[in-house]
Formats: sequence, C-alpha cells, structure tokens
Amino acid sequence: MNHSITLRDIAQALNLSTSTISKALNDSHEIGEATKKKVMAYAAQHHYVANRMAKGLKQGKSRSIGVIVCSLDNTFAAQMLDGIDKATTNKSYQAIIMQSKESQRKEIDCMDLLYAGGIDGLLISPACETNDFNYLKGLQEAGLPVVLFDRLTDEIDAYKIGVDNFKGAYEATSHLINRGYKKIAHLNTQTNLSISTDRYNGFRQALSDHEIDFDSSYLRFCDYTDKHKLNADLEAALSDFMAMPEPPDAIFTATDQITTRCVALMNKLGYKVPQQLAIIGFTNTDLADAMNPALSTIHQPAFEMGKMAAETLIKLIERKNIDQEDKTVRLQTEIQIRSSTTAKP
Amino acid sequence: MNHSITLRDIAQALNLSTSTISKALNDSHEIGEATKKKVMAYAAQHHYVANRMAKGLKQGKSRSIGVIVCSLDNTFAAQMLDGIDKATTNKSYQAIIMQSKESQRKEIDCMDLLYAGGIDGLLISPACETNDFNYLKGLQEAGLPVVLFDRLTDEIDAYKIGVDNFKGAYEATSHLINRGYKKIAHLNTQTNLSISTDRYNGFRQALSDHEIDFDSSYLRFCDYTDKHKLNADLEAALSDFMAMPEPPDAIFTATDQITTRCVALMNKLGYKVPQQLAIIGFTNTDLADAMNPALSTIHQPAFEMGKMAAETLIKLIERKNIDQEDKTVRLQTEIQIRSSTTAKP
DNA sequence: CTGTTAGCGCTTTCAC
DNA sequence: GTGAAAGCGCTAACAG
Repeated sequence: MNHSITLRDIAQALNLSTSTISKALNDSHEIGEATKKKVMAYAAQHHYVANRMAKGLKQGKSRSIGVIVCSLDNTFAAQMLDGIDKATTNKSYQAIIMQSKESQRKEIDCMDLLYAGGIDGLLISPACETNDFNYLKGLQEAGLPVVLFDRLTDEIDAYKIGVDNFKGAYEATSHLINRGYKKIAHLNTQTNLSISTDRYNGFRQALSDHEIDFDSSYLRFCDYTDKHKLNADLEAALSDFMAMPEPPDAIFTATDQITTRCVALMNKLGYKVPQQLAIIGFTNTDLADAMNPALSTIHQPAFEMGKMAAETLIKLIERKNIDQEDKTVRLQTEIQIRSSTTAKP
Repeated sequence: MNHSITLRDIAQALNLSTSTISKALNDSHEIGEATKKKVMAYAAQHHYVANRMAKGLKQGKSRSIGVIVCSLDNTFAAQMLDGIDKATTNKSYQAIIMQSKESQRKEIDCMDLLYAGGIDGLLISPACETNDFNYLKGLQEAGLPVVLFDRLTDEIDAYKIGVDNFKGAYEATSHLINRGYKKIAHLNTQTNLSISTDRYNGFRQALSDHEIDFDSSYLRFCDYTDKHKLNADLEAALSDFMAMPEPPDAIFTATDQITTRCVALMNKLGYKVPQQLAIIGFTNTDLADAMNPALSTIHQPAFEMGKMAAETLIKLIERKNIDQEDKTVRLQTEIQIRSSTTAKP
C-alpha cells in the first residue's frame, strides 16, 4: 500500500479545505482557476495520488473487473487477455484475472473471490466442464454486469462476444474437400458449450453441402479437462482411425489444444503429413509455420475478441449505450493455408 | 461493486453493535462463543462478504500485488503467471498483471498505475530495453516491497528469483559439442540484463572448456523489442551465417522467442535439421515435440519461478522470515534432448 | 467560489 | 463479554 500524501496534507499546506482540494483535483467548475492551478501544481510536485480504496469505498465501485479464463498458460487465452488488458488499461480499469482450469468448481470459487473482492463487472469464458450457469445467473441478478466471451452458451442472457465457429469449421472442412480429401475425420471436445457444437455442425454442413457421406466412426469427442487425458484420448483416436479398413485421409481438429497435440502425435506415430493424413485445425499458435510441414489453421481474432469483450463490459458498467442490435457478436475467423493440407496427389 | 449486506445490517438484525459483529467475524477472543456462533450463522446465511475497499482503507493495505511482465501473450511469461496465480490465490492476494511490451517507458507507466492503485508489493520481470532502474528504486525507497523474477539485474538490491542461465547455456553448448558439432553459432538478445550475458558467458565457457576457438562471426545479438524486427534480424543472421565459407553446423539460441522463430525460419529457408544445421535453445514451448524434427531445448521451471517469486514477495509484505541465505535464488534448468541435435554423422 | 459536515464499511482503542 | 466512538481518505450535499 502506498503512503503518498493525502488531500488533507495538501489542504493544510495550502490553507484550504479538503473539499476544495478534492474539487480542484477533479477539475470541478465550482473552483476558481487560480486555486485549481495552485492545487494541481502542489499535487504534482508532491506526487499526490488518490487512494484507490478510499475513492472506491466512497463511490461504491472499484474500477476493477474480474476475468475468468480456463488457463493463463494457454496461448489462445493469453492472446485474449492481451486484448482485455489493452481495453482495461485504456479505460483505466484493473483486470483481476483468475483461472478455472476447466473445472466448474474452481470456476465458482473464482466467481466467489472476485465478487467478494468487489469487482464492478465480470468477463467470463466458461470452463468446458460447466453446464450449470445458475451461480453466474445469481451474480447477474444481484446486479453484477456480466459479459461472456469466446465460449458462449444459450443458457444465460448476457452480452456475448465470440467468433463464427460454424463458419470457421465449414471453411476448414470445405478447404479439405476442395483439396481432394474425402474421408475426413473430426476431433472435438466433450462439452455442452456452443463452441463445440457449432464447429461440429459446420463440419457436418460442409460435408453434406459437398455430398459427402458422414461416417460416425471418423468422429471423436475428447476429454478436455486434463492434458494427459486429452493426449491419451487423442492417441487412441488416431490409432483407431488409422487401423480402420478405410482410414481417413484428412482430419479437422476443433480446438487449439487438440490441434497442436494432434500434430505432435502424428509426428510421434510417424504418419506422413499431408500425404498419408492432412490436417487443419483451430489454433492460434505462432508456431504454425515452425512446424514441418507448416500447419494450416483456422485463426481466431483472439486479441480483438478480448478487447471487444472488455469494452462491452465497461460500457455496461458505465451504463453507456451499446451500439449493437444483437447482444451476441460473432467475429470472423481466418483460414490460413499452409502445407499440412497440400492438394491430394 | 457488490452490494451485499454490511456489518451494520447484521448488527441491527441481531441487536448487537457493529464492533461486536466485526470481532465475532474475525474470531476475536473477546467475544463469547454463543454470540460468535449466532453471528457467523447469520453472516453465512445472508452471504455476508466484507467490503474489500473498506477493509483496505482501514488497514492501509489492499491485499493485492502488482505484476509486470514483458507480455501476456508469451508462452514463457504465461507459465510464470500461472505460478504467480497459484501463490497469490493460495494466500488470498489479488494479482494485478500489466505488460511492458519490452518498453522502458511503458514499464514506468505500469509501475505508476500499480503504485497509484495501492498495491502492497511489486513483482517485476524488467523489459529488455530497461537499463535505468531508478524509478523502481524510488518505489522501493518509498517502502514498496519489490521482488525481481526471471530477468535480473545487479543494478538494484532486492530479492531476486531466476534460473541458472550460465549453467543452462553451458549444458546446451556442451551437448552440441558432445554430439560432434564444432562450429557453433549463438543468437542472443540486445539487452543489459544478466539473462543475456549469463547465457553468453555459459556458451563461451563451454567452448573454451572443450578447447574450441570462439569465432565472433558466429555471434549475433538481435533486437528484441519488436516481433518483426526480431524476425528480420534473425533472418539476416541466418543467411549471413550460411553464406560464410565455413558456415556453422549448429546453433544455440538464447531465448524462447529467438528459438521458436529461428526454427520457423530454418524451415522457411529450407535448411536440413540437424544434418545441415543442428539447433538447441532456451524455450518452454509445449510444441517442441510437435516440430519436425522435434526440438531439443533448455527448459526453465517457469511455473515454479513465478510461484516462488510471489511467495517471496508475500513474505516480504507480511514481514515474515525469509529462510534463504542469499537474496538471489537460481533455479535449475533442464536439458531436453530431441532430434534437432541428433549426433553428427 | 470556498468551507463544513456527514458518511461510505470497516477496525480498534477504550469504556463499561 | 459487549458497545461507543473515532477515523482510514475520499466525495458530495449543503451552507455561506
């Protein structure tokens, strides 16, 4: 806690009252120019900085927002946090960041702590595990402004900022088909969040629009709650796929983690990419071009999504008009084609 | 800002005074068991949660710490933040995270904001650019507890948690030598921080211990302040190296960014790894094994470093004994050998 | 234009 | 064992 000077110190030094100082510093019209100048000068000279606690207590707000993501240690989340930081810093809010580690219980703990900590609003990207949104609804009903980002759900009425997952998946799948792949496998997560179903639906729609029959044995929903489990699920899925009489010739992976782990496994298991098995997936890793072959990806505007979510929340907190018809915004993904989906020979 | 009930609400409901409630809730010995029970029960039932602002104002502390890293959007930093989060959550502190983006000016802005925000202590991993620590010293002299982590400097007297960079670099270089590589290039950052010089010195020491002459044309210090500049510097360095009459046969890269970008460039430029050019470097990316060939790395205990730094800071804040002789702690790195440094044919 | 006063919610002497 | 009162630093009526 800093021990800088207080309003009273300035008041005494300048032979004025604290309220005059307060008003002067807040550039109130009630105060004369001369006094303002004097006060400002003195404050600057003595490095006065208002006590955040006192101000917050008085005004009933903390100028801080809570942020809950699955994990700090996750490229994609980190990029969104970067965007959130941009927005909060711009508007001089503090972000208190917490992680759910994909656990619904931990997520509730986070909400508890944040709420108790006196946040003015909450930005949340729910854990994969989460299927009960009552706690969150409770906070909302208690008057806490809430914005969902990245991982959305219809279970709750709130402002939501995500991407067009259906379209991204549709494009990825269509790209594979256009490159000559027909036996396309799909790896996704086990979760109720729309992020999963939207991508799955996009995949299915692309297949059917190109008149390719859907083969359910090419489909697997993996456990996402734990790195090791995910890896195990993925490895099982891959070897099952490749042991089939008609193994897939391409694979579309639905999340950042699944995509990158999958590439690692394909290297480990020695599959030739893309000759034997092409791959494209949702991932924002900077290392797509460091892989060999370079990885084709569906890239999400993570930074913008975070920034926009934070800006929306701040507007909500400050009861400003939100100039969008729909409470749900879907940003566009971008397909980045590299060698892991080179045209089929 | 949450609007839960206050001490006074409880006091009125129970026909007691606020001070009694306060003491009861803080489990003071002055209060009778019966009253305590009654108060606790009522508080729990009505979801009482103490107002952080009021408490902070009264006690002159905020139970929050400031954290400054180069960037949120950086695998290595994210892993350290994960560790910091672990420690702060354990001790029920809040971490306010800010990013310097490698700029000294921004770093000072961050410190300003954090200090004004009333943090109880500061955790900082300085920007590469930073060479003037007077501002930080100023905060320290004003009584703010400060702990440096990851990127250390002798310019300031503080608790410091880093890794043994000299040893890590020494091991990486020795590994290359033992695998039969003799013409070893080194890519490092332009900075005054010991992170850079220690690694450089470790490299030099390994060469000289193995009686290999140091060739300064195999050495390059790259601009780290901007991704594009770094990439350009790296690309220039690589093509200069490979255009030499005697190009290097291996390369030791000193940081996370340099290592991963370098791999991407080597793929792009089409060098055969490790036949033409082996590579090992400091990096914590999860994708080392997703690369082809898999990347040998020097891995740093980022999570532990962050956790330990935060724990140290909290002890400092709470004036607890710190049970370590030396104010500087150096954790051990771990060499992870994969195919990018396969023995020279 | 400036000052007085009260109070945000909490802790903490100090009385009783 | 419990309560009254003061005060942390700030803002905002309300007076003057």
